Amino acid sequence: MRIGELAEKVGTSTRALRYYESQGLLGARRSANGYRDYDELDLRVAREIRSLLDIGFALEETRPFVACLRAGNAAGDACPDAVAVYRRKIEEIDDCVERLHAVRAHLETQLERAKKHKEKTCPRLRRN
Amino acid sequence: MRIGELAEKVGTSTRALRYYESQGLLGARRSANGYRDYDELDLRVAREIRSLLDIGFALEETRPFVACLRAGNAAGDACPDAVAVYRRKIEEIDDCVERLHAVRAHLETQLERAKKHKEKTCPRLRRN
DNA sequence: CTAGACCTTGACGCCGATGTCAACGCCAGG
DNA sequence: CCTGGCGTTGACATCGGCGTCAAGGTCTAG
Repeated sequence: MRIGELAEKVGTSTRALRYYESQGLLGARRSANGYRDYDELDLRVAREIRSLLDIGFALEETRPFVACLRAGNAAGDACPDAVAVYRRKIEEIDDCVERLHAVRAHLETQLERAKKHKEKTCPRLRRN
Repeated sequence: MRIGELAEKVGTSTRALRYYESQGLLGARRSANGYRDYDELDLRVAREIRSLLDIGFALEETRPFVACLRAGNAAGDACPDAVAVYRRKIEEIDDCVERLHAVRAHLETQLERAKKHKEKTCPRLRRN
């Protein structure tokens, strides 16, 4: 299938697909006329990339998943490298949530203060 | 005081301070030689900006706080506009945390799956 | 006088994942 | 043949918050 069709099936733009290719994530055979020609595996790869990106992964982080699919596995997360990325991501999320909670708590505090001293008092925050 | 001193006191760079000025957040009187000359209020404003940025606010979002200080208030969050930003931010944080939790849960699921079917099975995610 | 530490404005670089436009080739239908 | 809808590569634009370099002016100490 050609790039337009793939884009539609995957739910993204042709520009994005070409970008993935430029980053070495999506290979492409060429038809006689020079058009990119994708097969079912490419479709699965593209979908894997999109779903990971949608979740919040960086393009780079999808690489192990792509490699895993290309290696013949039925799922992109069937390989240890990919699983490792899952774990890293979970840690990142935990850290992020922790910081957000801290900030949230801080903001609540500020809200309280702002209410009480309806006009004055000069606090000061900080983090990071 | 001059920009270098202010930067040091606030804990940021002169570049950043000039940037805030370019965005209309930090006014500046000029000495005879053309150097920027800051007073105590500017110091407080700059600190307010920095602390909000450190917490995760966008520069634009600090505007109400700056205006509040400039209006003569002892605290940047003494005005309703600023407080509103606090509230918005808290909501944003809640949304963010919620999504992160969802993703986290999803990732845990994938991890389980990946363990069980040590090699095959093709799932598919999605969000956003 | 000169070095050097400060200041000035202006402008380009960065990061990530595309959007968008340009200028062109390929191919099918009327 | 021509139009229009696909494809191609290339390259610049976007967003935020600066970093960093360039090319100069200012002021102070030695």
